[in-house]
Amino acid sequence: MRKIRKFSAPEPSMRRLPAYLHVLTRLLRENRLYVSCTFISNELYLDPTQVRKDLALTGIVGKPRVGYSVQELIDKIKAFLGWDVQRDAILVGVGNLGTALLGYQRFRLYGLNIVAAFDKDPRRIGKTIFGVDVLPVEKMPNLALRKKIDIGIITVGEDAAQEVADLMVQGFIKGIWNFAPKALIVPDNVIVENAQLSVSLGVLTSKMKLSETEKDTV
Amino acid sequence: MRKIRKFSAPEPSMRRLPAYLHVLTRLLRENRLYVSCTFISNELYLDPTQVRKDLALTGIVGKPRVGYSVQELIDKIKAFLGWDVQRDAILVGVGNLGTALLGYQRFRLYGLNIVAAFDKDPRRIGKTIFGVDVLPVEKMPNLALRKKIDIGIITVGEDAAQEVADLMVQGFIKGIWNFAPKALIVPDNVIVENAQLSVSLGVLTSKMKLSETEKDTV
DNA sequence: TAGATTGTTAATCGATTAACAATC
DNA sequence: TAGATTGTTAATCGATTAACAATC
Repeated sequence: MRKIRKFSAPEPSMRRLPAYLHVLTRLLRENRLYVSCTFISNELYLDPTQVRKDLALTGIVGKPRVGYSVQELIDKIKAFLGWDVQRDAILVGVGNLGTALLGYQRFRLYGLNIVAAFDKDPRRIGKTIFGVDVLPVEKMPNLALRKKIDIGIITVGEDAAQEVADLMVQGFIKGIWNFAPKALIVPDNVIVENAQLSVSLGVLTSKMKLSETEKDTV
Repeated sequence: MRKIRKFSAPEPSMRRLPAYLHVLTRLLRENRLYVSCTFISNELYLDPTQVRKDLALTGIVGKPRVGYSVQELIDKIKAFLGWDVQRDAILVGVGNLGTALLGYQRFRLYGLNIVAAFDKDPRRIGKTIFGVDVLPVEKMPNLALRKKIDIGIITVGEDAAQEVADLMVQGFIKGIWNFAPKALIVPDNVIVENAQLSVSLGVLTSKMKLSETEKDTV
């Protein structure tokens, strides 16, 4: 009987994989050939079994008593995360955040290649930011289609976000990375990942609040 | 018997609360007085019971057949997230991302007030960015202490991140918002929230990869 | 060989979802 | 009152953690 391939993975696992990659990249620089999951779990304060299960998702096979090949593990994690291929992306909304993302060199490591930026503000259109041209947003769907763009990054305000998402869907974009504080409505075949700064800040400040309340009542 | 106060809350719930706030703010603009959790769950494609449980965390009490007061719910969610008080913050690392965060107006809505920025690069020190002065990083612990800074934002590279975190701990900062791709080591009483862009991008690209693999084999 | 480490199955824990009584 | 909605308890689901056999 053929083994059924899994088409999903636990999202918590997905979110831990980039951290493993940081540790492994350091070990590679230090010329280490093998690593155990105990080592990784100590570095990141995680349960070793959890690390082992996460790594297993990538299809890596380790050697008992030795561990996993550092280089192979890096390759497998990158492949699992989809960072082994280059993906062309466009960005809409060249405000502060959008500009910062255009200049974020690290994206190259993840295969993300922003080929064009868009805005509706005439003062921004025509500029070139970190080597990326800013075009009028109406031109986006056509360019996305023509250049077979995979990923659309939304860094506009909440009012324009749905509109922009609709244009991205028109341009047959497959994945949307949404920084706008808005729940987007898109067809089933389009993948949306929300990256609102407020979510992360809210976790920090609510934990701070809870710990303060605790202290007050002890 | 006195009711035991809970000092923690499910993190998934914390992460959903900001989205409720977006919906509620819109309803407030439209002058709606009451909202049911069915309404919210439809807007955000969530289970209504889940919404009800999340809202209950904030201590809100609803009226059967009517729902929750929009204004009261906004206030309660903000209080739960710790967004009802202003918190002073400092930011270390005035690169692209750091600069973008300094200019992000929306933080005011969350009570975050960045009062100073720091860098080790002499070319950046002395500048004023979006009204915030950039100072040499050595001055940070002292200023943090003197001004009773609550939150430290780390937007330096991975190599400097731990060093910066140590300085923040010296300055008695209570919460660290870490954008650097590095697992920080801090004392128990300091809260760290990681906000690496790579985590969110990894979720997007691995889901895209999985859906592509699926299509290939169907 | 002995023992460290992987791989996997079982147990536990916590979050989500379902069911339903209470309420206005 | 009837019925929509809240609040809460119970059932389910999925992720984490524990236990242990397999392996080099």
